[in-house]
Amino acid sequence: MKQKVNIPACNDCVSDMSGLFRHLNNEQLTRLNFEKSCQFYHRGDHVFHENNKATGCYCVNSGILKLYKTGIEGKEQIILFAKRGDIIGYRSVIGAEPFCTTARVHEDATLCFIPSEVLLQLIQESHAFSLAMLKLACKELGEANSFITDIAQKTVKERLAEIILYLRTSFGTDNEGFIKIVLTREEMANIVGTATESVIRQLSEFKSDGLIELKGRKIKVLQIKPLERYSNLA
Amino acid sequence: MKQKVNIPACNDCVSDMSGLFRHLNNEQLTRLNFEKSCQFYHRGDHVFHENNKATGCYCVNSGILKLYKTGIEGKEQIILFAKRGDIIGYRSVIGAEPFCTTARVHEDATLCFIPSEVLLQLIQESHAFSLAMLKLACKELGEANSFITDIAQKTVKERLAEIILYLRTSFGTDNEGFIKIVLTREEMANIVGTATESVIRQLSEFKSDGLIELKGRKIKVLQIKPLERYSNLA
DNA sequence: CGTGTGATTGACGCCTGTCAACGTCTGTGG
DNA sequence: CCACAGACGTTGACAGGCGTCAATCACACG
Repeated sequence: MKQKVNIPACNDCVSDMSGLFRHLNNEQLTRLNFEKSCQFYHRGDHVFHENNKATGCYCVNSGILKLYKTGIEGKEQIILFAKRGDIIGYRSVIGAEPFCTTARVHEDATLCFIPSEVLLQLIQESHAFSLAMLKLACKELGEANSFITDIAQKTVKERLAEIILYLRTSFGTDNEGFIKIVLTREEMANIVGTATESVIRQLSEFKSDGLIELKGRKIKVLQIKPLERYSNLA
Repeated sequence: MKQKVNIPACNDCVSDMSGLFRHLNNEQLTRLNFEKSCQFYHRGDHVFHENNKATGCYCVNSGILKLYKTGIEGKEQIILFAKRGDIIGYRSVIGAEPFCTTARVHEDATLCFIPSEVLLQLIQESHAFSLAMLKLACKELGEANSFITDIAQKTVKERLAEIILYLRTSFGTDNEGFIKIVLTREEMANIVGTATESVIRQLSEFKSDGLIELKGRKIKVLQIKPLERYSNLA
């Protein structure tokens, strides 16, 4: 499943990542590069499981990860998709708790594993780094609170419109205009917090209204404005 | 509305607060005590508004605050109730963003205001303090993620049962066994993310099942187990 | 070409939100 | 001390959104 790989650009990658690591000095960067380990993961691989001990955090060098919590009767609630530059699992490491989400590979990925001790030591040593982590956590917290309001107050249609636009800006579009992340209907339902069938019906409504185009699992947004109207107010 | 008050115990209070400030040294504590300002607020007072500039954060010395986001058509989504020892607004200060929630006084409160510069400087200076903030943010982030899963997957009944138990452990009970926070039905609805009438109906169902006792707005839990069963799995 | 996973579609009905009417309590002003 | 306004609680009626179940289709893979 997993295999060690050489990642030539690892040094660059690290300094690249979400700006987090550019707060480290050369010595620290060198140490980080030495201590971390990079692995290639295939789609479907588990990176970590909720309730397992958090032995470290992961940086996404390439590919996409899916983070979700397991809810009622095993139904996944997707918390986020992590892509190049994102760091995941740090929350549990810092809180010294077991992972509260499960991470699986959504698109073949290269990940760097940073052991807890290493991350914690860097936080200890580097003020700038720890401040950057703090900002990151605060940002995510704000987003989580917004999402709570959304999911509590909006209808499925509104949330779905919102998620489509979010995925579009977050992952971009290919040269044909399709959003560059491919999800099953069930996965979309598990983001929005609804049933698979509801997503399907809603998608085909958007389609017949000419707002989106569907090609298998790929989605192309044809009219942004109406979707924005749905997602914001209505 | 607001009035300056002397808070004799302010020094103690600070060192008390959620353990956050015990990471400061004496000089820093003295400075904090000098820079901060304490005020008394009456029920209903606004502490800050969402979208306003975050000029500082607040520590709750006594009383209860209500933090909420304004959603569709002005409907409040309550994010949390803050009580003695809690610190609020820090997220926006650290992220250098406007407040993303509104804070109002739910029970007459004494609050200490810490200006942004002061908070940020303490974070700069004290590693231990900034680490404690980081841990706090991570903890809240984990809770937010859990709540997302709940609200997305659970029914109103399940969520209400959960909230009742949460309020009970969070605010304790008086000598008659009633939960020591008094909420209107509408406020409960705005936590759970449902309509006022649904809360009322659900509460009376719990009541007729002998799980809770109602006395005006006060709630007493009679049988914990069944409520736990509702909230956890069912 | 069988098997399996995911996508669709339709039927059905419960959960919830909405609307409206009415009861209850409290604070205010006359 | 009473009357009244206003906020909140409660209840019933009703409809629509959404979840569930089941059958069928589409497509990829061994």
